[in-house]
Amino acid sequence: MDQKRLEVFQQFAAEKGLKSTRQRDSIVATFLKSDAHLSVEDLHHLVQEVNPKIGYATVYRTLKLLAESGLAVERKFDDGQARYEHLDPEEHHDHLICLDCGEIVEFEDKQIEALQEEVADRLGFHVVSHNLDMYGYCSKCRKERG
Amino acid sequence: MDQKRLEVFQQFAAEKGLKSTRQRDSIVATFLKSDAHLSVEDLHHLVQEVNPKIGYATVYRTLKLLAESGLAVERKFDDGQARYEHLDPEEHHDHLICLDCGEIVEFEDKQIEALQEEVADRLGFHVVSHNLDMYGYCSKCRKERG
DNA sequence: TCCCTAATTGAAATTAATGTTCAATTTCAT
DNA sequence: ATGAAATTGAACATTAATTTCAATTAGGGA
Repeated sequence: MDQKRLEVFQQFAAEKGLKSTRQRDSIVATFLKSDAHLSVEDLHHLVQEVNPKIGYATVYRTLKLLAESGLAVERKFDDGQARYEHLDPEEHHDHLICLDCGEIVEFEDKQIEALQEEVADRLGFHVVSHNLDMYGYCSKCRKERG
Repeated sequence: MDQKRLEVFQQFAAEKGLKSTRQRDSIVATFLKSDAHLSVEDLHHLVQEVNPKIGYATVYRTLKLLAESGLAVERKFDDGQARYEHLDPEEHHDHLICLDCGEIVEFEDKQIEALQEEVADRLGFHVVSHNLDMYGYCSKCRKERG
């Protein structure tokens, strides 16, 4: 399934007339292999294990392309740092963020989504996208602290 | 009701040993009189009409205090600029943001809130706060563009 | 294969939002 | 009124993100 996503990117790159470079290829590959919710810094770090010469700018640029190609979305949580997550246009998920350990858990709830639409309709809005972020403490952290 | 909120701030200031200054007082007064969702820039602008010498730093500092006192909350929407809104600890509201004109509409839906708690519980989280932001187009902008 | 042009890169400079420093000023308890 | 402590604002520092630009690289065509 990585393969399929890689092809999507290659297709996108071809249409845009982008050239294939070692740097960009390894950034894309690393992103596609990764878990979601990487900050630019996170990804830069991972990528440097493969090629220590790759700079921040290239990571930024490639993440922009990934977002443009539809494979990633940029999200802003409360810490002010942008994070990129894998995008599957079919499904939308929301986030639970632990204020202690920073863990980010995804969830999806059709019932909540439906209610959101309803509320927006009532207020005359046509909704294109949304973010629902919940901040709190995960069970592990609550056990450890009491 | 501004009066009550002002007293809350004065109480908070007294407890912290803060002194009362012309600058801070007028920033607080301006914020309390204002509509919600002011950026630092917005508030600075408003305050300058009263006292053109007040600098950004003081506005930043005062907004931090307002947040600390519980009268304001800092929110980050997708444009990356922090906005401060009035906080009534009794009620929580979410946001509809028009991607065209930038209007921000508040709403509250107990049913959505209840479902959120439920989902979080199921995943072992104890939720402290949340943001639900919906982006789309308001009825006015849809009419104008079609 | 070797060019040639256009795309790409990375280091460094730039921007935008936010924070901090510090000398000068102001507040307020005494 | 006086002096310690808080406050201010201009300038400087920081952080995340973006842009610039000279040097490099990719890849289609001769």
